[in-house]
Amino acid sequence: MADNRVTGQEGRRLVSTAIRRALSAGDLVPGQRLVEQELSESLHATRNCVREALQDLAAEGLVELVPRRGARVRVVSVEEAIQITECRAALEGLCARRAAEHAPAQQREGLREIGTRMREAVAGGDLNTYSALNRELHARIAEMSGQKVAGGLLDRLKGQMVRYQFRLALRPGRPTKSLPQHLAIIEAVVTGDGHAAEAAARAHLDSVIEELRATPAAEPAGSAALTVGA
Amino acid sequence: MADNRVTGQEGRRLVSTAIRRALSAGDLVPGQRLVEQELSESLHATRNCVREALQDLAAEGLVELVPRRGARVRVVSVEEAIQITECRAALEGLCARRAAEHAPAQQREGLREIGTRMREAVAGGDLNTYSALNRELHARIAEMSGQKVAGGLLDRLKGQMVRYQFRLALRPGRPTKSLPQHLAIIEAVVTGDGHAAEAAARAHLDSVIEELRATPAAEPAGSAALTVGA
DNA sequence: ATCGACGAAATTGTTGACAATAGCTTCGAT
DNA sequence: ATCGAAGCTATTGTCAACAATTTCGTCGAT
Repeated sequence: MADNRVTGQEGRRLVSTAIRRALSAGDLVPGQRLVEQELSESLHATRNCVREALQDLAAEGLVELVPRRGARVRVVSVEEAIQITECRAALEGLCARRAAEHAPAQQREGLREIGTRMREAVAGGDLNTYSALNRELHARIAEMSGQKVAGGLLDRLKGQMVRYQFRLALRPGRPTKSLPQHLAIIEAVVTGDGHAAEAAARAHLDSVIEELRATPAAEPAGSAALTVGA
Repeated sequence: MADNRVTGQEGRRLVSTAIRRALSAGDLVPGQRLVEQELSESLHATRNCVREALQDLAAEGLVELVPRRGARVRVVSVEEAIQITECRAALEGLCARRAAEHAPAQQREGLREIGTRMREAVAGGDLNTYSALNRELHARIAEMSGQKVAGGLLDRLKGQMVRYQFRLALRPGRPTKSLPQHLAIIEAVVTGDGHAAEAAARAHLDSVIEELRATPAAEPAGSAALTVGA
């Protein structure tokens, strides 16, 4: 196959997910320039695709788009990360409460299994698995709550935090602190205690905020290789 | 001036605000098709401008963009409006709490004046003024809270509710119910009682949800004149 | 009369070339 | 050597024509 450039709205989606992936993998660092032509070459896509994909990413708050000056990976300050987490606390509190109140008991029971696996992962020192379970737990609760709007907002907010979430998860002693919080959320949701579930979710994210407060200033905008595998 | 078509990123902004305005004025009804050429003619803009503006509006959730089938004004079901309002309750609760806790006392005092004007407007039966004050109050609290992220999300969510907010405000007896709720929010914020402020904000929006529940199904997608004055 | 296939019109999507701008380099004057 | 101006390059923005697709109407067969 010679010159199979992706194109159209499929290409647009492909490009945006490629950039998204590169972003959460750390291949693209905050502040880095995103040049349309470079991207279109490395991803074998039309410049138009890239352009549209960048617009999408800008709408999601992942990329900053300055007229006539191109696109950069958006820099999220610690202060903003904290505000994002405060919003998450409010919204995940809502989801946890609703999940506890309205989700069918069978689904709620299913959370226990995640809790067990979390305990195992932490006991075994498997941070990657724990991190994945973490994401799964939050997603499942949002799903169970039936709050599609809140779920959408949360996805957005989490997308902007990839860099911080990554750094936090690797903090020594962090799992020991967050595991009981997660278990408390699970317990409250399974029990059907909406009030407790909301409180537990909020407490968990308040603890994340504490951790963020103890975070050094963001790294300066550097340039890095951009091997965005197609 | 002969053929002064707007163009470029300025045109893009103009077109999107024109559509936004038409949307909240009711000149465009949910479900209505938005044909690129028609818009570009009536607004004297390039088709490109219109296209990009529609993308922006789609990203904001105001317009639904189906590939190869064009753009429609997005239909927000009552169920979704309720979910939006639940998110608002969570986020405005956060803002109210923070405003009460952290905003300078002088700014907080300023809310009292809005309360007074609200009372007067309701007493005088001036629904439009009351509605405007309503918006101002919520905006001021979000501003005072310093929660820029939450403020942005709230703007988004409110944008999607224009149609419902319009209808609700005109409900007979509605002001009588909401006025004391607004006054309670103001009182708690001015007093500096974060907990009470959050509770009051939530109570207010819970009451909006009640009102929404008593709302008939959305009007079917019809076609209307699209005099989108330039 | 109803259904389906065909074709024409309307509408969106895509492309490549061109225009405009920002940023950098070079050069000259002090 | 430093500063500023001019020119050049890299990059984004714009456009108009063209291509692809959907939609709607028409016609014919049963």
